Amino acid sequence: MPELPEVETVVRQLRAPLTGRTLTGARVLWPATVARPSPAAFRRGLAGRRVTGLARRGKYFVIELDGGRAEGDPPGGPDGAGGRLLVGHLRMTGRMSVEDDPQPPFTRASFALDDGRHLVFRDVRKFGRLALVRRLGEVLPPLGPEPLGGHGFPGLDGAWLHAALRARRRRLKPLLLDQSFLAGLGNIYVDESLHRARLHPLRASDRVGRPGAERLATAIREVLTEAIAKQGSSFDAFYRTPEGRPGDYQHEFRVYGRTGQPCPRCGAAIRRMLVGQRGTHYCGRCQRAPRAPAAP
DNA sequence: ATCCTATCCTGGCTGC
DNA sequence: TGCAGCCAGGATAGGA
Repeated sequence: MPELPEVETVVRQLRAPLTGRTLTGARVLWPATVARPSPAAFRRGLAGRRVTGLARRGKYFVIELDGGRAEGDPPGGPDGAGGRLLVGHLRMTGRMSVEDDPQPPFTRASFALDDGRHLVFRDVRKFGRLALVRRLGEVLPPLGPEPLGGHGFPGLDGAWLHAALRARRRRLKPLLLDQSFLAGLGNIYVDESLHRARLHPLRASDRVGRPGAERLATAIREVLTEAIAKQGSSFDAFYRTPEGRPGDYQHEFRVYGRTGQPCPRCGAAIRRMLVGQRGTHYCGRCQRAPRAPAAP
C-alpha cells in the first residue's frame, strides 16, 4: 500500500510532467473523493491554477499552486494571498499520474492540463482523498516527525526515538503505525524495520533500551531510503509508479508476506500474527518476544 | 492513556 | 465450474 516511499516516488515522478503546467479544468467522478471544500468549489478553485511545485508530508502528497485567479475570485486570489495546495492521500489503492486518457478505469477525479494531457486520480477502493486548502494545517491531522527529515525536522535519531518511546507505553507495532507518533510508516515498513532492529512487534515501547532505539532509528531510515531507491513496493495489482511501473522493493522484503519462509538472518520460519487487526510478520527467533507481552 | 471495533470499499481469493 | 462469503488495509470515530 502507498506508504512514505511510494508517495515520495509519486511526488518525484510527477514533478517533471506537472511543474509549470496550468490546470485548465477539473472533473470529479466520485464526489466523496473530495474531502474539502465542496466538489463544486474544488473544481472552481482549481481552474486556471499553475503548478509551482510538489512536496510530501508523511503519506500525503502536496501539489503547490500559484495564486492565479479562479473564476469568481477577486484579483490576487480568494484570500488576497492566493496560495493554494492540492493535498491528497492515496490510502490503499489510490494512484496519481499524468495520462493522455482523461478517464482510465477507476478514475475518481481528473484534471485537464494546458499541454493536452490529464492529471488523473484513480482509486479502485475509493478510500483515497483530495482536498484544496490554503494551509496544510487545514486538512492534515497531527503528524509526527518526518523519519528522513524535511518540513523542519532532522532525520530520525536514536536519542529522540528513545525518549519518545519511553514517553508512551504502547506495543511497538501499533505505535509505529500511529501517524501522530511518526509520519509515513505503514504495515510493510513497520514490519521490515522491526525485523532489522531485532525488536518484537509486541514489545512495550517504554521497555526498549537506548541500544534498541538506536537500532530502530537506523533501521527505519535505511528501510525507507532503500525502498525509495527501488521506487516502492508492489506485491499486488495496485501500486504502480506514475510512470506505470511496479516498484522493486518487494524483492527486498525480509519478513513482510514471507510467512513460513526462512528468516534471511537466522533461517527460522517467518511467522504471522494479528496485532491490532493488522497482519504482522516477524521472526520468532531473532525478534525476541517480550517476557510479559505488553497490554492485554 | 490505550485498546478495540465498526466503517468505508471492492477485487481477488477460498471453500463448498 | 459457479458463486457466496470473507479478507486486506489506512485512517477515523466512538465505546470500553
